[in-house]
Amino acid sequence: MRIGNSRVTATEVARKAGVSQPTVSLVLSRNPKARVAPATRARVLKIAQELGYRPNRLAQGLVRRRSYALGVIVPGFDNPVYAAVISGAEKVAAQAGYAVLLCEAKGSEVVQHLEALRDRQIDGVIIAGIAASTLPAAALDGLNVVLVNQPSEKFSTVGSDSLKAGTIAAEHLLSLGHRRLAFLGPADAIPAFRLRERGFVTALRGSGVSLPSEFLHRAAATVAGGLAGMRALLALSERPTAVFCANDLMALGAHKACSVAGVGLPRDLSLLGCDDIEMAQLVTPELSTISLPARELGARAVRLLLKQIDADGALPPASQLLAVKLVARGTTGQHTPAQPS
Amino acid sequence: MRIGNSRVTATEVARKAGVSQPTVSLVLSRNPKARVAPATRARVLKIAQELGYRPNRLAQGLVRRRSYALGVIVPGFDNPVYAAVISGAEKVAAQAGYAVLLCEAKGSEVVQHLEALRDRQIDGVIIAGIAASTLPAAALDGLNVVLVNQPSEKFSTVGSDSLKAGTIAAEHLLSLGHRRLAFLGPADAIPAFRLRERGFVTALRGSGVSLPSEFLHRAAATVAGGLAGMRALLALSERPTAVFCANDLMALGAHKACSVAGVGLPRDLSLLGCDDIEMAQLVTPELSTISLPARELGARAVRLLLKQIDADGALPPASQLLAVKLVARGTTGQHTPAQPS
DNA sequence: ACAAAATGCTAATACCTATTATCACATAGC
DNA sequence: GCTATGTGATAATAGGTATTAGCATTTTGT
Repeated sequence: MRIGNSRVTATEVARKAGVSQPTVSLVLSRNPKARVAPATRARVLKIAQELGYRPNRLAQGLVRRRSYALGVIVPGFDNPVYAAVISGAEKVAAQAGYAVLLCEAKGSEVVQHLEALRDRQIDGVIIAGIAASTLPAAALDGLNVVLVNQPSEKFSTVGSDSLKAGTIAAEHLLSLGHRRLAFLGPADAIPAFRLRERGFVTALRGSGVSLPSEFLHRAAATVAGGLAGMRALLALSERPTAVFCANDLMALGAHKACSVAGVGLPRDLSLLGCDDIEMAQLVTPELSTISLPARELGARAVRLLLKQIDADGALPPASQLLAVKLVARGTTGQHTPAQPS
Repeated sequence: MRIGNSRVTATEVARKAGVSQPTVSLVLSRNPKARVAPATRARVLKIAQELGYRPNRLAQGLVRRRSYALGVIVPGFDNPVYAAVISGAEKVAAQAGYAVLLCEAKGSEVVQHLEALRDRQIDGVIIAGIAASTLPAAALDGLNVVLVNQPSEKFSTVGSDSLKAGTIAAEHLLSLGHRRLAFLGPADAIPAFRLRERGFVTALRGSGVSLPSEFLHRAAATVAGGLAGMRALLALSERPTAVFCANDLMALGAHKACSVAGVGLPRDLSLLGCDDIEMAQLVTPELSTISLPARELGARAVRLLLKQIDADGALPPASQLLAVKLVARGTTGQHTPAQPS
């Protein structure tokens, strides 16, 4: 029973049910310490049902000092990993009656978006792909925050084991006999990527393999960046025999660069990505990569955030680290020293 | 000057400035017919600035009967096209001070999400990838709505010219000499896809080329669906020489199926997609497709929606149709009748 | 039958801002 | 000096809900 945007209010329900507005509120809020006669309750519920009454969440938020809304901030949707995180987050949030306010922001825009979210009395915020350490402390002050895929002392985090991913990458390539390994990483200091890099480099060192500076190439964390990066690596007088990319987008760009340059994967070069996005299986040969549960990250981030909200921010920061796993497909293979032809 | 989540209110600003709360509101709302002495205005602005006062948007929304928030509903994030639409929408919305409430929903979930958005006093909603005609009329009643990529008499729409896309596809493939053409489309009645199909089929008929029923294959509008669909087409005793897919995801799946089956693109088969997602350029050979301005669709949808909101829903439904264009890459080529070997 | 306790509802109020009507005061007009 | 006009602020209120305190009524205990 709705005309245009105007909605039935609790007062109207009250009038038709012959009770007062607070009674309607008491009936519907199911407050255990509120005593309402069963007959009254039934009558109110019936009328509310008939009129299609639904509480105005703005009014509710105002008095409860809760908006039942979460902010989700990501640097961009071009990366399917963020799309998956958002998807997982939205699903859990919706089930819990929370709305997701989506923000796409990089650099200093993030601060403005956070302020805008505050204006909306947001209950908490999930930040993925943006280093919290680059934000002014005040920007997150007093906010319920869960960071995705970046370690933090100050905030709760949900992440995949990026360090381990780097280690796994190194071990995989080393075990295939490669000794001339390169890393293709982003220019920005995105925490997850830096950890993958560190894990990779550390594992190499541990095996006595050095990573010369020309084998550590930085570019944008995109397909284009991977393409340019691989092109640069291929231009070296002494090419690497294996390349680990900070993420799958870069790896796919690199894959393309190889294809264009006529470099055979994995015969001439082994290529390894990280993320396991759907597209990894579409190129030929299929991209070897390290899989991480992106949707699950989003889902868990929301669950953790809701827990914090319910505890009124009185909880110490918690952290969850999910396992990653190697998915060896077609772009990594045994290193076969060039035969003198 | 914020402690935890508690914020400075207009009343506090008023007290420190020695005025009443309404005065603060008048100063900040910049209402032209409100007369405030310059000195008072300056003082209030200064104090507000010092205290970092920002209006509570829930309270604002309650009294203004506006939430300054838009809903965006898409069937999933797995399709980069929706990601682009959302991205464009979010950007324009944010610039206008509107928040984007994101919902991922299919089928009957959509109705529930719409109700939840109403509870939040949403000012308008953008729906992409979901046929409005499948929704109960009441679900959208009295709501400001802009549909993306589906024609409608009742609601405003912003779309790419899907019918034309189908036509272009047919013309391109016909001009390459193909006469045995197939269409790979989704099982669901997603409007844009159906139009592409209709444009394609109509153009074929117009050229006197028939499309036998086994050349019209339906599957899920995903990579997996495209893969399965192409596999089925390849299993036919008489294969098509060219296949047009309803979207790029299906086309990429089909591409993969060809690669697996050893079918050479475009030598043995021409393959054409639609959308021009980034990944189209990553496979080898690169996917020929029909490009559409997905980000722009999202951006325009929001602009149109904001216009409607400002007009208080008193505007007749408007429609915008953006041009699409063929991007011939590597998967479409001249049909060369098989040589007797 | 009367005090005590429990029950069932409402009055009052808060949440925070926007807006209309109104009031006090100053200025102008003659 | 008195009315008419304008100015600049505030009082009152709305917007829709939640919540506490309190009131009226019934039930219980003896």
